[in-house]
Amino acid sequence: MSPSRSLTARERARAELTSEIKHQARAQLAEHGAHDLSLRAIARELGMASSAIYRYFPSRDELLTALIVDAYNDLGDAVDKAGKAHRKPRLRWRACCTAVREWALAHPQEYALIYGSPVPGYAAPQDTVAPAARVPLVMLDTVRGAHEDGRLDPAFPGPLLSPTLKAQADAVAAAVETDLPADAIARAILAWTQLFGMISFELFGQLVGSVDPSKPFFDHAVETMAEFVGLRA
Amino acid sequence: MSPSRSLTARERARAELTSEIKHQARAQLAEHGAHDLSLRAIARELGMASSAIYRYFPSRDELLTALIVDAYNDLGDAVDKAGKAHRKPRLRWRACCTAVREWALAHPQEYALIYGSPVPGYAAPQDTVAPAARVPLVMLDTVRGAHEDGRLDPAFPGPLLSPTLKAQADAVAAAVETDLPADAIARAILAWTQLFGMISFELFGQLVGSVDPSKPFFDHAVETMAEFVGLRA
DNA sequence: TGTACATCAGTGAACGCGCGTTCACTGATGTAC
DNA sequence: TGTACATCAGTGAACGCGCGTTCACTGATGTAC
Repeated sequence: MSPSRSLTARERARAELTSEIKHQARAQLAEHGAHDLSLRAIARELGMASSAIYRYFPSRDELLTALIVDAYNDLGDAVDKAGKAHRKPRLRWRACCTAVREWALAHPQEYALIYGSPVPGYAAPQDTVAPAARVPLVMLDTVRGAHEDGRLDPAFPGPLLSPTLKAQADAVAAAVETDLPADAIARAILAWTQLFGMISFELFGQLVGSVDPSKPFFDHAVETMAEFVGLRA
Repeated sequence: MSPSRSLTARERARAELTSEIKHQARAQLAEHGAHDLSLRAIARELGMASSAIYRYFPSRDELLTALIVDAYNDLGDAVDKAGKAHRKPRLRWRACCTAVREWALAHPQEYALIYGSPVPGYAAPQDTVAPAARVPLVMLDTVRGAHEDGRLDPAFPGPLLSPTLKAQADAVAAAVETDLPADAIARAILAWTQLFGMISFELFGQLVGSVDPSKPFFDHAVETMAEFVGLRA
């Protein structure tokens, strides 16, 4: 199994069909939601026996896990790309937040799969942890950039951190190897929950009848959170 | 059907069994989640024929709707009660936010039912709109109280509202018959999405590994949003 | 290069299960005279 | 107060459906000599 060896026909076929299965699964997801994801339906759509799926995924849960990991990574890629397009922290922040929302609107069921209510009876395995961390990491990294330029300047002092929260924020800082102060970490986490709260509310229909369409509110909130976090224009 | 007429035995039995069905349904919800809610399982648990449920709810969807309305109202009651216990805006705000979180932690599946990903194939009917609005109304009312006392004092100016957002905020103000300025409305909506974003993240497992346990962060965010909205201590 | 064997992909039938909903029915409760 | 009729609650069988997973199998692809 030397890494440079070219793939056999069998390996190529396998990779291709694996991704076709996932592709069909995503299509089903888009139409019926995660709970109704059916191996038989996927097989039917692919014109193969339902038992054949088991050559590729040992169970429905494993397929779900793969879809979850893919979704996190797809979103992560989109946000990475958006972030890399800008150097100035405020612009980067804006681009990242917008990228999250746009990805969510373009992939509502995949968004629901990863940020909606957990599928009951399904426990997300360890494999999802790292991909799930990608978006908050990019956001934190944006804040770190501003901090390193000495331009991090929160709009108002805000309450002191409790000892527990400070310890948690310090632990996060240590984990991502930055010297961001705990207060900045806490602000970033708050903005992170704000961002996804807003998007979930939009997607799940809670904003109908108040801020609907939601883009103006979204944009406003993104700017507000940027100021709050300290990314001045 | 004069309102003062006392109920017949039949009517009493009907009301009782209706609520027993919902009670059992909630128990099922707590164990398996909304999608796995099964009329047959409920009937089984109640020791009756599955077809008997149809004397009480014309379909599974109608039962789901009833549960959704009940959940919104149960949460609404909890938040109302918490809010009424305090006169000072900051304390009221804190009590309401905390009440939402505590209700959510105590009823995770009911929370997921109303704030999680929508059940696919199920369209929430009009009946859910008013109950769903109760929590944001209490939050807005708290802000209004502070404003009427002349004590509304946001921690920082924040970006100007775009014309569309201003119009939406004004429409909300008109709908709830208050003279709160559009800026205050927008801040309250932002805090509202923040509150539920945070709680959803906690419940759905996104905070594991960063701010976990989440209460210190939650409390901190509540105070921060209070300052942001303008409810100074 | 050719052959023998091992590995893997895909099949189709089967197991065992649960679901929502309908329907004709029995028997109990309520209502009008 | 008693009786005849209408209303309603609850039953149990049936319809028609889909699901995840297993298993023994055939036939194709890959590997070692």
